[in-house]
Amino acid sequence: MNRETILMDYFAALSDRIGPCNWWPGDSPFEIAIGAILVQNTNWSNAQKAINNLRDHDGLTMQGLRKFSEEKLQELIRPSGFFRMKAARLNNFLDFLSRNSAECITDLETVETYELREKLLEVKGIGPETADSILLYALNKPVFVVDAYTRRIFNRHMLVHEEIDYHELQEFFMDVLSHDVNLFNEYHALIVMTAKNWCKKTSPDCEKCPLNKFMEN
DNA sequence: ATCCTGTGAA
DNA sequence: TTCACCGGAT
Repeated sequence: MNRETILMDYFAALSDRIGPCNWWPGDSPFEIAIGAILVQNTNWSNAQKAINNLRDHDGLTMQGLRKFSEEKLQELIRPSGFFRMKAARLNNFLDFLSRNSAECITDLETVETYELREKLLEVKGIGPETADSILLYALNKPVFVVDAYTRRIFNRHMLVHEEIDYHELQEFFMDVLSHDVNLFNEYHALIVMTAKNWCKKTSPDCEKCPLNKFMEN
């Protein structure tokens, strides 16, 4: 069986059981981008608290976010952890938008995808996963987002090796799947759900996992 | 390889 | 009290 068939069978199994995820949980492209930075190495509920604090202070627009002092910004995003680093990263991202004369983040949609990806990666605090999350979920670019969850699930199914790097893992999907924004959006969301609910780091619940039927022995 | 940090579950 | 959390920089 070829890789495309395998990956689409996995997608179907997840989709049948879990259904539409309607990601990313955010009301605007800008909020989604901010969320992508705040959620780095943190659970979503903590990131959500930081986003709620920003919203309560009209901080979910470019203009609103800019007006906070560094200290105020740190205070508001504190629940997301790494608050000093993340405050600086948010400001780096705002500077990036200004440098590229974007009044609004959606102005970037016209930029060619991989040119934009390279530019995002130049921002201190935006790595491959954050860049790709912004591209896919805020700007509707057909880029497959991979993460530690993706590596864990597909390594446990012995489809990739444990030390596979970000780029290689991304190509594992993008080389064979059609570059469809809706497919990429939903597939990553389903992977995250699966890792949180069943394919947990410790004591995974393989019996109830939607992917159980693909496991050997 | 190590640091950055808060929060909730186990 | 430990562990895990939709990483990234040094």
